[in-house]
Amino acid sequence: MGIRERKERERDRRKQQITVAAKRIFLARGFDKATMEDIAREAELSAGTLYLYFKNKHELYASITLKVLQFLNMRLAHIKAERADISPEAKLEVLKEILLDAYDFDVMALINLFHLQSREILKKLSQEFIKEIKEITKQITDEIADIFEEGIEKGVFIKRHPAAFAQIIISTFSGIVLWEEGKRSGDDKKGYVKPTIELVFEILTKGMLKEKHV
Amino acid sequence: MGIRERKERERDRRKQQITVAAKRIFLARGFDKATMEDIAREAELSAGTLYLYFKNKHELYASITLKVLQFLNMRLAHIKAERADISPEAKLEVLKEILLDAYDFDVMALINLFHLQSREILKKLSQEFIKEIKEITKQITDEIADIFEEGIEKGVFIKRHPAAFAQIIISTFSGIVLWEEGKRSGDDKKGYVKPTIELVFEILTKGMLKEKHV
Amino acid sequence: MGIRERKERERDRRKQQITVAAKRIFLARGFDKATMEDIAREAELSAGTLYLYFKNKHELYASITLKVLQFLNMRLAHIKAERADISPEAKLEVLKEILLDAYDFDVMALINLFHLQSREILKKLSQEFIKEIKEITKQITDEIADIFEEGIEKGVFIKRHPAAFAQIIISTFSGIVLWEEGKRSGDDKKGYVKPTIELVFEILTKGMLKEKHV
Amino acid sequence: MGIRERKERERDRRKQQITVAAKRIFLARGFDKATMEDIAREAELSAGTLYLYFKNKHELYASITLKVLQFLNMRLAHIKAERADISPEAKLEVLKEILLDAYDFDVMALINLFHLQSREILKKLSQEFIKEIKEITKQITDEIADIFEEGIEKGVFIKRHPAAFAQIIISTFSGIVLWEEGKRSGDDKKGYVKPTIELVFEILTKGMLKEKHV
DNA sequence: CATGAATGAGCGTTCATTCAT
DNA sequence: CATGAATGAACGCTCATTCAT
Repeated sequence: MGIRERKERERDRRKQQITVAAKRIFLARGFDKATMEDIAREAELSAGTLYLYFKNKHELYASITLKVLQFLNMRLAHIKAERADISPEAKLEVLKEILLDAYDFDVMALINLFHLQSREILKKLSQEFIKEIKEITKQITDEIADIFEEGIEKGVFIKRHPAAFAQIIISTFSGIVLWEEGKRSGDDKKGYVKPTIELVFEILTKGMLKEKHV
Repeated sequence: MGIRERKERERDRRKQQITVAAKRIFLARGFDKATMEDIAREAELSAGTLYLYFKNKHELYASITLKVLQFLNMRLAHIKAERADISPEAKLEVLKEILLDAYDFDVMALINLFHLQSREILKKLSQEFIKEIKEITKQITDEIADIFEEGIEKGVFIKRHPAAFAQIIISTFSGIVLWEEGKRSGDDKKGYVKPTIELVFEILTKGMLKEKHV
Repeated sequence: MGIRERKERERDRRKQQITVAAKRIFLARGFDKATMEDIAREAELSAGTLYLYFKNKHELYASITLKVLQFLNMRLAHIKAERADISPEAKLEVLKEILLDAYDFDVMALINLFHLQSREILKKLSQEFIKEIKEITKQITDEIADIFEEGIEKGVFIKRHPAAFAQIIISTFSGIVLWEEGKRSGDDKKGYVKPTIELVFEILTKGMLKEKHV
Repeated sequence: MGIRERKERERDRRKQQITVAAKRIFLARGFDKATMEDIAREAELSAGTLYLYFKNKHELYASITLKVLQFLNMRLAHIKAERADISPEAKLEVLKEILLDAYDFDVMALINLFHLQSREILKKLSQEFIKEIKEITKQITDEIADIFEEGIEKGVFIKRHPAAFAQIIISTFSGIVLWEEGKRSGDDKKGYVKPTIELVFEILTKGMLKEKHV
């Protein structure tokens, strides 16, 4: 391994360390109330150091969200590639699992997928970042929409705009997570979210099926 | 009209004027990024003047949310009182209408029903305010849960915890509104939200019904 | 009584009403923390009205102090005129009584005789006011100094600069009042100040007497 | 010298620099009129920097006063420990010297020993601070009272409450300092205060002695 | 004359960001 | 590369003062 690579890897480890700390702090306090000092302390670094790895607070924040988006995108691409043959209903079941995995993977980022849409925040990000986020968001929603498109074509789901179905899945999921996070605090959160999500998916799936499939 | 009444009315008009401006600014920028200066400018007043009508930024914000809560509560109480005889499915339809009306009435406040749960924000509000908000929130969720309880008892809806249904309705609705508001900007928003909400309710209702009712 | 006089008298009553309220508020909160609104409320008037009678907050404050100074001056002039014949020691006794009366008359003003010396505050007062305050302050200290001068001449008091004696009396008195006001609160104040003042005067008088007079 | 020690020392120097500037500004303008900006400018720093060293304006102010209290306490403890054998009169003489030293050490803080009693100000200080100030204040007054108690027991001073004597010493001293500071400005102050204090102590001492000791 | 709504200047405080070491 | 001291811009809020009614 060349010196250059080792440096690169070292740098990634540091970014990781910061990211992990930032997630905890952002989740606990929200974007505005989380200070760079807080995050630095959590990462056992100094505030100034954060700026060696991230352009500014917004970019640190966005990079975290980007990770979940990449995670989601990767998993969805995987269904398409490896499990193209399973039924649309089964795909929906897998989608639920993926979202719950994403929830375990990074609650905060999921919650704040919304915020990232805000023009105010986007303005402070570098161009590449914005482009990347937009692209990956599009891929994800397309991927989900594809599931429904297939289901509609096969006569399994009721005939509606596939993009609308995708949107409902995403925003419903986010809504419940956000609501639960707002209500509860501490460690008992996850226990409550999962059953609710299970219920919602059960209901949504049933509601989306054509009569004869119910 | 006595001089006292006129004064009172004049004062209400000012509060209204500030409220309207605040809603616009809070919606556009979010609570933290909206400055009192911004709001004052929008209301064509000076920042100091806002404090003649609202104790502080948080109370201004909360008062806006309180209005929607009151609106929702009033409408829901109305169903119970005047339309107790209609079927649970029909009540769900009415609930949808009420939520869409609330959405027209005040988008921002709906979006931020979440935030108001946060202890941080509640701490800065006056005691009466907190009490009123908590009470009214409880009434609303209870009212919605009642619809489902009745539906379950009558064997119309599948047997799940009524409170969970209520939660799903509220958080799903909020999730979609929040998501849409985040994505779009300006005036074309409402056109998109309504059809999506219609669709969600259609799906949710169907998914909640017992087999024989579908 | 002409209309003009009646108006004049009416005006004086209003000033009196404001002065009384202001004294209470200034005493309770101190100059900076007392707001014009507070004073107005206490006087059962509106804040704006205060400005019809006093140029600004500082002048209202100064006018109160001036009253005590006038009171002190009047009483001291009285000793000189009517009781020129009593011994210097007796005059000291009378001086003590006068100061205690002034204390009853207006605690706050006495406490703040100091503040009025501050160039910062003087800058905000009108010229006439400043002149009047300076003159009357000089008269008072001269009057007190005279008592000691006489005492020294008659061989009753030890031979020191009469002005220094005067200064000691005034600042000692103020020091004790200020200290006590700082320490206690509410209504039990006066009970403590008087015995302490009595003791101080007893000690000071004894300490000032020439050996053979002790 | 380790790097840690150097840092610590550097930090202390900065605090010192701020303290010195703050003393000047507080003395010139009083607590309320002195702005953090003023103090920062005097210390050739930015306002924000002050908050790296002191929690807030009140704590900066209190820390200054605390220093004098500690100085006084230390010196008084010294008399008790090392010079327990000298006569009460001699102790009074030493007390005078100590107070004059404290005056040289920090005029402003002495003047404002009063303010620190105010509940309003105390409320804004951290708990440890309050406790420390209260304790040290108590120690000082007790120490002074002890001198008088001894003097009374030995039949040197007239029989009065020792605490009252202590109070008189402290408030008289403060009264004179405050009065003089109010009257004069700039650099000629100290020249006037000292002779007056000398005189007051001379008079007080004589006035406190029992007949036969005079 | 009296009001009180409105102003606007000013203050204490926070915190993202920079930069000398 | 890492630090953390320092900055300075910004914000919420208060209140003396003004002025139209």
